[in-house]
Amino acid sequence: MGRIHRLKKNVEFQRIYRKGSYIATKALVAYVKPNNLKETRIGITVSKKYGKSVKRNRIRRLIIESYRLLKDKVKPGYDIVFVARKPDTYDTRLYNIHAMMSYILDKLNVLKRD
RNA sequence: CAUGCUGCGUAUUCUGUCGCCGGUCUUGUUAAAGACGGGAGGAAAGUCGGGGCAACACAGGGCACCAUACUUCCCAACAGGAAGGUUCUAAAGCUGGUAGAAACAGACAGUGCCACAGAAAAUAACCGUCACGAGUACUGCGUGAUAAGGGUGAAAACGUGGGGUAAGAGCCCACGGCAGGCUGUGGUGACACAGUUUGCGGGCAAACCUUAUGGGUUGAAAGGCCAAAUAUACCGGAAAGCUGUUGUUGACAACAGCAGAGAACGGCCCGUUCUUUUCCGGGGGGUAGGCCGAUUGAGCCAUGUAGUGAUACAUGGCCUGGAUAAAUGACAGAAAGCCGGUAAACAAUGUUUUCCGGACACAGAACCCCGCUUACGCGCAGCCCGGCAC
RNA sequence: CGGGGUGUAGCGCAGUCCGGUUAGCGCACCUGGUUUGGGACCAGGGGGUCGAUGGUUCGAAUCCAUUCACCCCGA
Repeated sequence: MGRIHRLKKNVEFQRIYRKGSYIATKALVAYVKPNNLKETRIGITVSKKYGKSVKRNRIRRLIIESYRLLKDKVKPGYDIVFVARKPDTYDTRLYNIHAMMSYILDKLNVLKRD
């Protein structure tokens, strides 16, 4: 249960960019850094080069939705920043984003082991 | 029927599951939870005009700069809108109507420019025509007059006819064209019509410019309020030292000695004041951050009245996004419309029906309005061009 | 949110203010010469919707309006 905690301060983003480890795929880049808190927080960055505001809003909502579906599997105590890469090179539907995010988070070792 | 343009309308709907952001109420110390009810557009876009709002500035006048430019009206205001005038275009000889377009003040205030071609591109004599003169008597020369004719050019010096002349010319006359002034009539006005008079050597002001009118500057990251951590002005209180040796990276500790920090007032002492260091308490400004600004407004809807119309007025009803790494969504399934394909009927490249397929146009409020411009799916109506069938 | 600039040949730039000859320059490319061959050098040549659309004008890369893309600055 509980809400999705969001990163909002620019300094937090800058700290994660500098200190965190990251993995990139065609659609998504994820930066991860432990935060010594009880919950995991996420931030989303979409560049202006991605497209106009309608496209940027849509990819951001899809990222939030994908994370919401994966939320119960993620270990607590991390800050994660997702960066959307350029479109038109991949399928922008939900199941695709979800699969890619699941792959990335597993690679970064922040998913719970069963 | 299709394309394009113009105008008007519209901007998918329903069900299920899971979510996001405000508001009101209840519970809760807080965090938060529950219930109820709401949550993108015609352009929210571009940021091109104009305002509201806010801070600062401001005696008066001039220059400079910027913007605007037919008339009247509407509007809070505008480079916006409505109605009208003039000119041009469709359009062909004229007239009338229709539709569309117009950055439609000024080129006898001044300066400047007009490539190439052409004799000449602006107060035009190259050829030609005419007169006179000289002589070497010629397809020639010189002086002067002359815009009727001359292959050009985007543009060539009012048009036609007649008179006139050495030859000519609005030089004169008739008819016509254009421009300005004056008078009259109609109109709020731009202007139109009629009369009269003066005059006819271009164009470019989206060249400089002139005239008239308007413009204070900066923008919500404006502006106002609250206010961590750290350092600290200032205020109050308390304490105070120096030297040497030993240990120690150092802070510091122990021992011994001197003395009661330093400066000023003063001959000296006491005393007073100031300075320096540390600690405690208070406290101003200000940073991170937060709150207000900020969602009730030139508001929307309906009806009526006035007006050709934009619009105004009256009455009644309604409250309708408020985020800030930024909510208004995701997935699944139906339905309508549309698009593409498919088959049949009918006179058609189409219509109607059957079946199949389709990540359904442009696009996301960021202080708020009014406009403009641009992007764009579908439906209806009108028009231009084109095609097909009867 | 506000302000400013750029767009011309494959690349880098002039020309735009003040409209008019065939839109030039360097590198690159092609052909020929030179050399045993290559480079360098010499001679010649090709290559442009002047970002797009519309307007003003006799005439537009240039002037005006709209629009597209990119870059920079302030906070």
